Amino acid sequence: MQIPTQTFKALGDPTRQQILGLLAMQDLTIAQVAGHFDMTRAGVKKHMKILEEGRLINVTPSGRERINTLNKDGFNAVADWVTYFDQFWDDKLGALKALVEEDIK
Amino acid sequence: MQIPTQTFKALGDPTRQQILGLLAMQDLTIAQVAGHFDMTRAGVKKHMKILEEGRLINVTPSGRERINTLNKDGFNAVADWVTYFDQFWDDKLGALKALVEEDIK
DNA sequence: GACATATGATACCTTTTGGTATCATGTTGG
DNA sequence: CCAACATGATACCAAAAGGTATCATATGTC
Repeated sequence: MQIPTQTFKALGDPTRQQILGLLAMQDLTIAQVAGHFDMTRAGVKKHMKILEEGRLINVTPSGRERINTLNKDGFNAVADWVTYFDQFWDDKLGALKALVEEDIK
Repeated sequence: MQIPTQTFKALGDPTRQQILGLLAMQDLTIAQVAGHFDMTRAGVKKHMKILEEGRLINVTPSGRERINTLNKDGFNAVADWVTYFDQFWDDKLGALKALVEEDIK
């Protein structure tokens, strides 16, 4: 199991969470995203790069524009990790339970 | 739905992931954790604080020691967020599907 | 009580991150 | 072709994060 470190990193910032919220409603260019924040396009661009590295967004060129859309890959990676971890946690509790029962004997 | 920002932040670092891996096997003091890394106790302490803020570990005083154990709260928060997001994603695709069908008419 | 041990707290340094300003590149439209 | 627009890239700055060294405090042991 590989942990989606880049995705966790991308999700651990309020500004990037807000950007994802905007993209959840509609696909946007970087300039359009920047229009919703008190921040320059260059600043937004850096956040977009991190979101892309976390596979949370896709960028599709369209003429001179670049359309940013949500990418479910990052979300799926987190979902898979949760599934894996839940399995581990159950095993751990199972092992503990076995240990306690062993102690009772 | 509130996003577990602190938890995502705590999970987005390889060193902290390794610490969680150690604690998954057995509960440890900070000094014991530091023994597994080429890092001072003070350095490890900072990571532990972030893990605690993300509700990924609990600290239990025992005499002059502080035992660090995994806390499932943080993991559960991520799991809840995944569940919420999956629901949203399905709705979004449903809305898109409805839009396409409307277009065909 | 005196001493060793486990930890917390603070100051400090270095690197990374969040952000701006500026310039270079590519695309649309007359 | 040329002007306007959308973006990418770079240099630069301030703030936060990762890490060390050092000191203060609390607990266990003799």
